[in-house]
Amino acid sequence: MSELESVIRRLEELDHRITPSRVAVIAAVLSHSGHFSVEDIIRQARAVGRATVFRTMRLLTDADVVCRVLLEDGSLHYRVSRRGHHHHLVCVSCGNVQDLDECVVGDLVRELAAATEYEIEGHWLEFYGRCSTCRSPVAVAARP
Amino acid sequence: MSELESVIRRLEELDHRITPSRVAVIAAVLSHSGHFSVEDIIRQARAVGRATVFRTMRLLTDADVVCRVLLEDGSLHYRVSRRGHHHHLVCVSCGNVQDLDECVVGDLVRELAAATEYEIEGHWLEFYGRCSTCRSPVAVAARP
DNA sequence: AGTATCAGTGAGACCTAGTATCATAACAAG
DNA sequence: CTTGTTATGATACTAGGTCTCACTGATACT
Ligand SMILES: [Mn+2]
Ligand SMILES: [Mn+2]
Ligand SMILES: [Zn+2]
Ligand SMILES: [Zn+2]
Repeated sequence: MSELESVIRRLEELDHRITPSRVAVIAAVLSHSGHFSVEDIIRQARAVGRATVFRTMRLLTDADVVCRVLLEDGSLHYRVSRRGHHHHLVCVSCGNVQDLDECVVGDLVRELAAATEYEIEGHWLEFYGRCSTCRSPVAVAARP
Repeated sequence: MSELESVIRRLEELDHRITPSRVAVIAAVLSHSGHFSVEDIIRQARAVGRATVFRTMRLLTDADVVCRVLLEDGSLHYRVSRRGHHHHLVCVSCGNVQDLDECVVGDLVRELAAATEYEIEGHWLEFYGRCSTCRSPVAVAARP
């Protein structure tokens, strides 16, 4: 079963209809190995209406097919999610995104809940830095 | 020395000019005990131009007079910062914001840097939950 | 297969949260 | 008080996204 088929099944399980527009958006999304913006998808799936692309991105986010990546400049990108809840380490120089193996604040959430009497329901966490390639002066000089 | 005067001194130290517009924005900012949006300040400081309010908010952020709070719906708010780098716990029900005592991911940042060979330069972290007041059914029923 | 139902679509208006431009004003150093 | 530079604000513009609503078509049911 292709990745496309498996995303389609996921949506069917959640009682969403499978339409040509949705299939086109999903195919565009799956064509990316790194992160991408909604505008990228709009450009790739020209026949699909702007509103429908946004609606489908929300659907895919809710279905955990993609995860959202907040870039340091505040812009929101997406990437295909091949695991559950996790966080990102974004290289501010080349844009490369590293998925962190697991949620690194799980313990903290429990401690905080105890200390503050809040019931903690969610969190946003992103790390920004420079990858080893981008830190190497040679690589920096050679960058396009 | 009033809080207003002390913010003015801070800007002077950083070689920024003190103008009536800036004073008006600072006064509006300091009138808030919780978090507020830029639109709130624009409404309060009617005589000040829209662009100037945004410019001044950036100035105040850079000067650590305010800190930015990312709400769960993605909207950006501000609040007066009375300490250095820290994070927030936002009640998604009443909007109350709790400042966390210190940066809770300092150790994590060092571990991650070692594990990934990234040089980590920054991070975004916000927690969302429900405060004890909002979790109490009585309080919920009584809320306006 | 035919049909009914309601979820989904897309053109385009609209909106929010800002940024860019640039002629004009005014702060603060000397 | 002059001067050089910084700041201002009207206004136009933009990015990113939502709303509306008549229409379409996917799916379930017969
Ligand atoms: Mn991810
Ligand atoms: Mn704070
Ligand atoms: Zn890099
Ligand atoms: Zn609360």
